[in-house]
Amino acid sequence: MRYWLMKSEPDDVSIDDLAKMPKQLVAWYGVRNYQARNFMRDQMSVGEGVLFYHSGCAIPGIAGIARVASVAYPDATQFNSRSKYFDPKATQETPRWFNVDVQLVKKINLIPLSELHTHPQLERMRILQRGNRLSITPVDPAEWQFIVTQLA
DNA sequence: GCCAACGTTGGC
DNA sequence: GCCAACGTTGGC
Repeated sequence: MRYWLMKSEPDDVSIDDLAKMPKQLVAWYGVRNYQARNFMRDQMSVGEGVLFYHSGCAIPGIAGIARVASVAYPDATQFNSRSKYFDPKATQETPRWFNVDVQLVKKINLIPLSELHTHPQLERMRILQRGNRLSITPVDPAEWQFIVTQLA
């Protein structure tokens, strides 16, 4: 059982958008970084825990708890020439980008990034290291436990 | 809007 | 395979 933190820009898909989706489920499309892709494609299993993180907004932070709801499959946007995620080098036969589905478990009161920084238990989190830009990162089980039971 | 950090591209 | 140039991310 692994745990993950996945960033989304709320202007694109917010926690409230997710709550309104059918089955409260969304395809995690648009990842165009190989490391993040590999996490989804090679390591994620259905049922694993996800911290749904809001980035690129006024108050970045953890906005909800979710779960991995599918194994990885080809990201449909890579084939769509009108999508900003279109990749001319990808083909149906050899897709380059993959995504899983993510399903809401529960919305929580936002845990701002500024608060995460105050907890020594979390000081090693990938998201808190300077220069971190990866949109999907593994979360240590102890960190997950602390966040879900003490902060959420 | 700024800027540091980092990933990708492409010429050589 | 190196590395400069460029593009993107994301907090502030």
